[in-house]
Amino acid sequence: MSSSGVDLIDRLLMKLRVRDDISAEEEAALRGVLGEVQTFPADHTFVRPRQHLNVSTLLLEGLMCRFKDLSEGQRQITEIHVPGDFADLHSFTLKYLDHGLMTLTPCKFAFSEHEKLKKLTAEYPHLARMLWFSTNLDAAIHREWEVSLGRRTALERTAHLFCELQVRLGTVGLASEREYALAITQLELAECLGLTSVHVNRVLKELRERKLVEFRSSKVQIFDLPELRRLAEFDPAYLYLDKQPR
Amino acid sequence: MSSSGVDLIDRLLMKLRVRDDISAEEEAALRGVLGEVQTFPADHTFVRPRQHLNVSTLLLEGLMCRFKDLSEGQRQITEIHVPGDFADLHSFTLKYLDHGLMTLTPCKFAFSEHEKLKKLTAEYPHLARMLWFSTNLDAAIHREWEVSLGRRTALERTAHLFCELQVRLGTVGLASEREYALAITQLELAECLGLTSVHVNRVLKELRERKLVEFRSSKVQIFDLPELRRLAEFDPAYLYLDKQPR
DNA sequence: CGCTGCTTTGAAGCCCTTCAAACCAGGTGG
DNA sequence: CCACCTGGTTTGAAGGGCTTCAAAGCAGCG
Repeated sequence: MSSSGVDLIDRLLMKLRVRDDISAEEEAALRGVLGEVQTFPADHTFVRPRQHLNVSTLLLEGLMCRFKDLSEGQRQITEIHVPGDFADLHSFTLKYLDHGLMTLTPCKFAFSEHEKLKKLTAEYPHLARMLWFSTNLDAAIHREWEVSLGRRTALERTAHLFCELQVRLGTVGLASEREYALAITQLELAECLGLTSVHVNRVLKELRERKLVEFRSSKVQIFDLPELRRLAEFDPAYLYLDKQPR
Repeated sequence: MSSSGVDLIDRLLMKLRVRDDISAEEEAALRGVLGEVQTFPADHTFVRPRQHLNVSTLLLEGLMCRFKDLSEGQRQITEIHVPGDFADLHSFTLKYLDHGLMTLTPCKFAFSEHEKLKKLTAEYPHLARMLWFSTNLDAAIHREWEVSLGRRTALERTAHLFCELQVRLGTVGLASEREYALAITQLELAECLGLTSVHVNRVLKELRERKLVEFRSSKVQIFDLPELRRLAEFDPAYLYLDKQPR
């Protein structure tokens, strides 16, 4: 147990147990594949595209993101990771990544060797399916972002992201219906949303003036969640929040 | 063997064997989970959002897509599936889908019961990882589409899609460096690209006039693949075309 | 041979970008 | 302890890429 009373894999377990039961034996087995806790500062790129990996990274504290860069210096963030996410579990089968992985805020994580994951998943097929599920959940998030980027206006898209993070952080106990911490810049937000930081700034102003949500001093304050969700056409179905035998 | 000389799972095996070796025993086991071949007409939605599934669909012939609709009738296609793709393998762990699945052209597929997949993956961990890999490949394609939708211009984005399909169809023997069949409408193309069909039409005109690629009468003809790839900043790394022990 | 769905083109407008500069807050050093 | 520096935020003005609206052209098929 850390001083905060939150154990190494507690948030991962919270995330998984929303979706299915995890036995005590499975929990112990999962714990067995995790290494020492490590700390990294903000804005630290620690996986570069094409870099071969033999470990996967469980995010314990802080925010990370996956991103891809284009030649003209443009960047698209393809997913934000919250505590409890296995940020690069997909590298277990991909062997290297087509994108980069960086910290957005100071982070703590625990690494898990692919060799141990190989044994774990062969021995515990149900855990294998749960981990598989969690990479499929990442893909579902990618799809929803495709919809946002392709079809939603800047205002709707921004609202949608705030809704998504409220749910995902809420699942691991890091958000209420009213607020959550989000220590990223407007530029980083723009890189998630396929916009310029200038326009994100204007959008944030409108969301604030409409009394829906305020993003200020590293915090998201939600004034009217139902209306925010309506604006964004936010339907949490893509986050698979129900318990199913998987 | 069908009359065309292509067996049920040949294209799936082609796809997988680009990325890793599949033993004869594994091949037989894989064959064992597939049901009868079925045929569907074009424009047939056969999985609706939230519909619970107990089978997954291996696409044998034709093109399918995953899509999400918004309330105002807007649609975003989030991935195009080509023969050899397990179009909704992710439903094996998700249990239902957050999106729809439809045929773009007349299709043949073989269903595979989740119960059988469960046994197969528990018994053959390497096959499990290969199937897991293939859902992670779908996620990689989603990410690349996020980059296109978020950061590439309409022209680059369209060029990029043509490049992607050339590689993916080429992998299963359905495209050369010069051309491939693509029997979809400009509206469907627009729904992939986050554009209007009107603008897609103008973009196609420019690509044609630049002597890069022509999309006409259900066929893509590539005049200058290197230049097309340069325009799109197409890097096939995200398609994981190299053989690795997975 | 005419219907239907798809493609093509034109004109006007808007959402978001680009460029530029001012503002602001937090941290550092004199 | 304030002046300065730096990175992030905010605002304005002009421009462009894509959309919207509208209509004509075209091809395949009953």
